[in-house]
Formats: sequence, C-alpha cells, structure tokens
Amino acid sequence: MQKTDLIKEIYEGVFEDELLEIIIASAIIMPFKEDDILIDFGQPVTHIPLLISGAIKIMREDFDMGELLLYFIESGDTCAVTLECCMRSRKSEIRAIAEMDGMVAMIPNEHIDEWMGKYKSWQNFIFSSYSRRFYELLNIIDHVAFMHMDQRLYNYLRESSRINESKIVNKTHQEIANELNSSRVVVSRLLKEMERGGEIKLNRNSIELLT
DNA sequence: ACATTAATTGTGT
DNA sequence: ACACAATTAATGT
Repeated sequence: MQKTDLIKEIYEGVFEDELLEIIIASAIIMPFKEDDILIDFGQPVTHIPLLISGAIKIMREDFDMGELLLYFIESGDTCAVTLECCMRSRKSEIRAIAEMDGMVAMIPNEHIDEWMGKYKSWQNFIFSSYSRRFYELLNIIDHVAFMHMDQRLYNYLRESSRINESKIVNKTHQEIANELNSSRVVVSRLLKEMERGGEIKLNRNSIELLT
C-alpha cells in the first residue's frame, strides 16, 4: 500500500486536510516486527511516531534493574512521553518495544513547534493524547503503590487480549512478571487463583480468557 | 519410537 | 524469596 493511503486511512479526519498533506509529505514510513526495540533509553529522539498499525508497549526502567509496562499504544495514537522528550530535544526516558508487527509514520521533530501554533487539530491531538495517558498512569500508580497485583495482572490480560484481538494471550508467566515488574512465582500463583475462579484457562505458553 | 535436555509451571517452606 | 517437583516441548539418535 502507498504511504499516502496508509496515513490517510488512519488520520484522515483527525487532522485538517492542509496539515494532513504536510504530514504525508514529511513522514517516513517504518515497518517493524514483533519484539523490535523502536526506541531505547538514552537515545536522542528525532522523530515523532504516529502509529499506523500494530501495537507498541512503552516500558520504563526501574531504579534497581527491572522493567515496568507503562501502557500500550495502538493504531491512530502517538506516545506522549516521546513527544515530551521530542519537544525539548531530550533523550528518551522510555523504551518502546513492538508488541506485534506493524508500521509507524515517523515525523521529523523540526515541524512540531510550528504545527502546535498553526493547527488546531494538531493541538487537540497532542492534548488529548496527553490527558488520556495521564489518567492511565494515575491508574497504574494506584495499583503499583497499593500492591493490587491481582488487579494489575487482570488488567494486563484484558489489555493484552484486546490489543491482540484474541482471547488467548501468548506469553509465559515469566514474561508477564517482567512487564509488571513482579516475580514469576507471584504471577503463577495469581493466575492459578483466577483459573480456579473460572476466569481463565491456563496452558503452556498461553492463557485463555473465558469471561 | 525412545531417551535426554531444556523451558515452563506448580507448590511447600 | 528460595528450592525443588512436576509437566510439557524440543531435540537428537
């Protein structure tokens, strides 16, 4: 498919036509594969990603070595944290890993200041992205701070299932534990609990959501 | 088909 | 958290 069509399909209506044309002209389409690291800690951020297809998970590194999943980004979305880094020409605070195959349109960051003042639709896009993330992060903080591991795990499974459009989550307990910054044993135990409660079915390398 | 090994999952302390 | 048992998948012969 052509670059123009790819971008239009997702972002037509989101941005005013004039801006859409400029975006199309300056974007670089970048395909990626599952588990590709798209951005890593400390890397300078030179482009803003507009996700076209697939899904990306945004991870934060903990003080004592350990990762934590902040949120997923999906088609038609961008990464608020990256934007923040981008506008201040900072190095990346996060790591972005592809959850599944997909494509992003990369926009060179030299345009964005100008667009911010010039295009209402760009402002709206950025602000709504910010506010959505903000509340999502508040939610995570609540769960992390109050150690509601069972709920976090449950949310994670639901999100994962929704994003992959499948009732089956193909991950090991270890992988899940890493993303939630917990231990494998804890995850195994909680999953077993849920299975007993009839909410899920456990298999090797996969978990099926029943509800 | 069988044995061996590695990876994943389950449980008790 | 740690140790170990049990189960399943992968590989070689």
